[in-house]
Amino acid sequence: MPKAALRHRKEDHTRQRILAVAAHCFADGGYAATSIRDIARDVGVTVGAIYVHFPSKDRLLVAVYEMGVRRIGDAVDAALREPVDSWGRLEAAARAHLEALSSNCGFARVIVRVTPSDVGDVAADLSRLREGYEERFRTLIDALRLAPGADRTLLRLMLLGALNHSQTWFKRGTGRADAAAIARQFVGALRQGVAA
Amino acid sequence: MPKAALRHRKEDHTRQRILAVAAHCFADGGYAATSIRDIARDVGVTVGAIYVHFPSKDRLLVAVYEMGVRRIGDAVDAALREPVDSWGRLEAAARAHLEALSSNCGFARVIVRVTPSDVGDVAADLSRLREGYEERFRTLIDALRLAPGADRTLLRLMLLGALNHSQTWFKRGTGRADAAAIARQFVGALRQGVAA
DNA sequence: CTTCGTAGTGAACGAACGTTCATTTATCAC
DNA sequence: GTGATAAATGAACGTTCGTTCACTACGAAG
Repeated sequence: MPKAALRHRKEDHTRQRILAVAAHCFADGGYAATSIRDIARDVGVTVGAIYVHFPSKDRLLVAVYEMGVRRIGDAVDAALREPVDSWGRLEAAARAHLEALSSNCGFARVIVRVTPSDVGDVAADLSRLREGYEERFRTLIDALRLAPGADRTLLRLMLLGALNHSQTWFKRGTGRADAAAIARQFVGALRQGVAA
Repeated sequence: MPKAALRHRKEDHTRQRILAVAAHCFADGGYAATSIRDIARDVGVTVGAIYVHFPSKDRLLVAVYEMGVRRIGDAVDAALREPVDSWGRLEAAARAHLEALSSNCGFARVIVRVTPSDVGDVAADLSRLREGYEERFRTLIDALRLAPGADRTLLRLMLLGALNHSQTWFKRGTGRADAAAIARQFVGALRQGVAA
């Protein structure tokens, strides 16, 4: 192991802990309602330690956002490695998206909960990160064969809205259907409809 | 006109202005990021004037929420007076819901933007109000004839999620489809699917 | 052993927060 | 007019906010 890495192991550990706790707090309470002191208390350090690793609350949010889009993006990409047809791929992406949102870790939830407009200064960074992730769904939907008159953009916005809204009502493992079943219902409804 | 009403005309006017401005601020910036001073400044009064009409920020939010669910509920009820078939009624409700969300007034937007969990103390009041409104969609979906295996609860959550998410991307009168077209696409997709 | 760089501390800064209150202003009843 | 009632003011309260900084602790380099 390189000596420089050994030296900075503790630093990295604390930095990762701050990111994880911040993600959890921002996802649960929102950006404005979460204070730097809340995060420091949960991590088990003082407020000054936060500012050793991040220059401001804004930038901490951006760092959390970056990790969030990377994690949920990786999860979706992994789910897309199973080679299935285009509708199956969309369903697999929806399932991975739902599973990431319902995980205990807050990284993915932050992306849904915190709106870019919540921050003001770094809103553009957040929008760019979010769009970079959602681009995957644009590609997936472009690959579908649709009936004439169907709007692909509206279809993507509809599916993402439905998936993200699940954060409001979805409780992991509490009776109701799991992520795979929900993804199957949602994509199935969009594909063939639910009318008798 | 009764004398008591005449006496209190100005009071009511200020109270209504506070409610409207608070709705706008809460909908645009969220609950935590909006301060009493922000609202007072936009109304054109001092902070003390807010507390003449509302005992706390929590209760002001509840009052805004109540007016919000009443307005969007009335809009949906009005749209349902046109007697059409059950799918047409669902589409009419979706259209009215979208139109209310895209209006300049913030009353309807608050219901989507502010989560009951944002407040802590009066969260139960907010949940009750929101559910009272969304009950309409439960009834509408119960009236549909669905294919076997379709989950009505998931269908409602899917549609409401897609509709509410429109607040993120819908810009009134800026090129993209209007509320009626979006409602037609959304409900049409759920009914018959979009696959070729 | 000494030196150096940095993670982390703890106290403090000014500003903004929700809320209160004595006081002033305006309106209606008599 | 006079008194009563309530809207509205403006200043203040204690607290919490994001941020800063002089300082300590400690592992790596020479």
